[in-house]
Amino acid sequence: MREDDSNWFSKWEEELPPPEELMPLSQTLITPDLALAFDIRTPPPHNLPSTTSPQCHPPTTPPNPSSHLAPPGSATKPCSAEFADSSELGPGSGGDEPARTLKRPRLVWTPQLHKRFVDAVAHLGIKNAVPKTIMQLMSVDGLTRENVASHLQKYRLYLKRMQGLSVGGGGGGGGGLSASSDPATDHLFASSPVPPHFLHQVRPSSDHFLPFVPVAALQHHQMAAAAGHPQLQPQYHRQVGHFGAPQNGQFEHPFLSRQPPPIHRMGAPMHNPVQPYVEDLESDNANGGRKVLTLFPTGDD
DNA sequence: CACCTAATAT
DNA sequence: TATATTAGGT
Repeated sequence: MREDDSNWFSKWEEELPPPEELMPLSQTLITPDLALAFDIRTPPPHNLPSTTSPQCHPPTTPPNPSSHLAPPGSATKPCSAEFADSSELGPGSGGDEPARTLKRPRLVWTPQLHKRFVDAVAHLGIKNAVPKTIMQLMSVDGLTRENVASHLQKYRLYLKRMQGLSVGGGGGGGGGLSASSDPATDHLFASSPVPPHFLHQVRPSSDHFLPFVPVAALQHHQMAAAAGHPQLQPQYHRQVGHFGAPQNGQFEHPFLSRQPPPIHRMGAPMHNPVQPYVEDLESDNANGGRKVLTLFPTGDD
């Protein structure tokens, strides 16, 4: 038994940027309607689809924006939706159009963002790792269920592929381990450590070799303050920022902010402070003028 | 309705 | 290319 191999979650991003770090975001590039339009996502009313399994309490994500991390008298300005002026406006139109049918920019899955994704899936377990739950656990502002679903689909294919050539069977084998390379997917997915349980394959026939038990199996309910501040409901705001050109120097997070408080409730005795990520909007990418949405993590790993 | 897989569109 | 979107089934 090696206790060293299961430290894939050695430590989550644990860098609580002090309130001072929160920069006054300025969505000067984002029009008010646009910003509001982006917020259309299902507010997690702290309810989890526990299907029919009484498995304690699933990862409830108590939308508790009023984190104690934000002292009231602090100069911290929680990304308030402040609109400067709408210099830019939507497609053709006329100004304040119900941003209902507006399309969001493509989401860019950065390694960090993907890591969060993997961590969420790992901690949820394969069973509960469904788009909605993953999305809620990730607590990434701006992430939609479809974003996760789409990515999850690819990720599953990637896992399947890995198992395909990893599980050799016995004896001998060996051989080719550079066959399935989809440079496209590999590059991203390989950047993140894949939890061991993901690469397990069920062997109905012989082989009663019990794999490792996922740590996510143990869960004890730890309800956070449910009756906190009723006034604070969902997290209806997206922090968007725009940074010009990340020259060849280094990436400096122009805007860092966090939203929901960390949700602890993992099976492991260790604390896994889930850190919410922030998103960043990048315009004018090196693409043909494509606008993409980039989610920035609150730390580096 | 949410999910999954495959195929397709951008 | 990497995501988004759609279709069709569970």
